[in-house]
Amino acid sequence: MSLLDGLNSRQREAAETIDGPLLILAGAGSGKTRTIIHRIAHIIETGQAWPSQILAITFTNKAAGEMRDRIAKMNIQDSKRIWMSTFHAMCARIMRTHAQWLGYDDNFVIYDMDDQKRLYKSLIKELGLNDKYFTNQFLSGEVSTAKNNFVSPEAYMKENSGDFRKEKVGLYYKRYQESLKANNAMDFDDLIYNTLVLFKGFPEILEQYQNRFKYIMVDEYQDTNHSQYELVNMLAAKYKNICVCGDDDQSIYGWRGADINNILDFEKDYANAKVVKLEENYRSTQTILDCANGVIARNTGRKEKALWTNNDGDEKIMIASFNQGYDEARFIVDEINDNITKGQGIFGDFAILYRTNAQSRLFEEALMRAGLPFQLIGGTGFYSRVEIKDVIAYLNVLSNPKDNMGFMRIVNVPKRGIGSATIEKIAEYANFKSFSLMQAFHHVEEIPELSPSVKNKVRAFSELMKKLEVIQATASLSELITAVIEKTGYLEMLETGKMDKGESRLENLQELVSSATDFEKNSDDQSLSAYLETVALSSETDKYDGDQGKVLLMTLHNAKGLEFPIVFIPGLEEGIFPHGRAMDSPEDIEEERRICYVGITRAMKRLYISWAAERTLYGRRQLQTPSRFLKEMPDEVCVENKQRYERKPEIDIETKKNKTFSERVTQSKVAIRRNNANAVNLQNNPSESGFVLTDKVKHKKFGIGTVVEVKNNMISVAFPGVGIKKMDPTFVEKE
DNA sequence: AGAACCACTTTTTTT
DNA sequence: AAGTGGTTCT
Repeated sequence: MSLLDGLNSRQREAAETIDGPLLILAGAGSGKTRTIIHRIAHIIETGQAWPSQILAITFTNKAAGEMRDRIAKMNIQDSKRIWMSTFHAMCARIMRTHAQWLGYDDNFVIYDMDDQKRLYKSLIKELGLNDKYFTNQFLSGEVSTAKNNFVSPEAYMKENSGDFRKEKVGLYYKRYQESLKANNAMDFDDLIYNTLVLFKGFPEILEQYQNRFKYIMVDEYQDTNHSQYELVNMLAAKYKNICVCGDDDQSIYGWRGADINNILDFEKDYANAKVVKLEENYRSTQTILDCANGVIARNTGRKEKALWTNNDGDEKIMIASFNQGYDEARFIVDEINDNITKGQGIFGDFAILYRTNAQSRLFEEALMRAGLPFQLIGGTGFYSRVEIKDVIAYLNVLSNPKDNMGFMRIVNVPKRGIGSATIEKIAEYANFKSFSLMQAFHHVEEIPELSPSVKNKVRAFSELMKKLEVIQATASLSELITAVIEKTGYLEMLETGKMDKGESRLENLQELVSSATDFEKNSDDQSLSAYLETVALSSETDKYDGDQGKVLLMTLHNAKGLEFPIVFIPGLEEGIFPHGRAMDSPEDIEEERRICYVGITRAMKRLYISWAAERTLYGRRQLQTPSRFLKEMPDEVCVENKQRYERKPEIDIETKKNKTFSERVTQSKVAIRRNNANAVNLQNNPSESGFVLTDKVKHKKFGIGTVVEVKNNMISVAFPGVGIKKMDPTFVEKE
């Protein structure tokens, strides 16, 4: 039995093409990952290269992990030694060994957007810039774009001399990079950028890696930015065994610097490139593909391709409209509930994919109210919670005492009476001595103008950190984290209710400890900096464990690469999807359309697309118009009369007054339930009624329902297909 | 130094 | 609607 069995002829052709440049244009669901895995296995099994000579770059850590697992299952010897990771993780690994060449210590920390913002604040003050004019968003965006395009601060200033505003940006950029280096820190973009600086400045190091990586593969090539593009090409320059793989129709990270031309121009970059197109789809029904094809066909300048499938199934795409945003949410939740009740599918079969994180809230509430299990991916992620970030900041400072941003974060958390006045004085001294803030704290005795009581407080913190350093030297990671939580007084602060939401924060910290224990078990490198790096680079999608017992909620961006039997895409409204910020430029609209395409092609069996005529947005009620993308979906694959969506906002307001508006919106099933949108009391206290939240109860007329509110000796019960009813507890019995 | 209060902006998508 | 940041009062 050959490794290439089970591949179709196109896939096999791609897997067998080992030497030379290769472009795999892989449509959604065309078995791309499978092809790559077999290709890697093929390279190793035919003895073309050792696993350690293969570099495979993926878009997320999760994708890398999955690929690694699947290759391991094929019994490929030493498959662990394949370099398989994201760009950022790969570059972090390279920088860990070579950071000194660029003037960093190898225990550098990685700054996230939070740290970036802190740095921004201190720099804006230092440079005396107007923070209304030079916002963090603007400056950080400019800096990021520059790095993504491999433009140094000096080059930036040169390019933009004469432009007053950009000259200031250049100044900021320069100071920003200097500060990062002083803090021994890199931001996300630096990982890539600095690796490029390293390779360009030290060809002998580049050569080591060129020699090492005989075969290079890059997945999701359409999402690479210029710096990543250069990096890949530099690495591949020796052997030119470069295989890139992707789909221009799924390029949805333009805002992050991704350049779709990287994939469109691959054949120009490598004149002898072989191109293989994978167009047979193994995921969706033809109906779903027709819908996707119909939408994406509106884009210009794409590589011509059309997905097709042999899969069964011809369920039409359901296009539903609603009066209100919460009607939409309730409809979706009811629909899921109905299916489950009928035994059609399990919770994990359903995914709700939306354009912006803010949209998740309605669905969370509706799901909670109905008592359905769900998992939310993204939004305010685990690692961006305050308590987690605080503890991580302690670890960062322990690992890298130069980290002033981390230091500022923790020096007075929990409160220990060290305020801004004190810190300012010490910072002055630190500046004078070229110390980091942590170092200056350790030298508190030398600083004259501090009162004895202040000195005591500073000394206490200095000693605390020294004590933790001692623990760090001998303890395991999880022990260290526990020590940080206990010895810093953080635990006490949470337990004594000095911080809101103490219990849940405590739980999160416990979860952090147990995740660190997992890390100890699974990672080869147990060092603190390795752990911090993993934490910094881990994304929310990595957390999706494929738990089949939960409905999934995530953004369309996060859903890329995933598939679900039944998909809901809500909020197809102008301003939301396409997003308001994208509506001015044709290019941005094309990217929105690609996001839409990605969303549609996640669905395997059934797809619901919906919009609401009115919803609360930015705290205000707003009338919504249906998304232009709805009109682009071919009529013959959708149910619902699409004429209904043709409406103009100003006419709307009129028609609404004249009460004809309701005629347009047909979801009466949902409309009936509008009155039942009571606020839900989420506290789970047993009361005299004897019922608690989520209790299942049985009612003579309404059947079985879930208790969603217990208040004033009354209970509110959600009955599937009926709605929420408030009643005396004597009318129901426990189920 | 810290708490409490008030006014103000904010929301695209993420490694 | 909610979180942030700044100001004022203790």
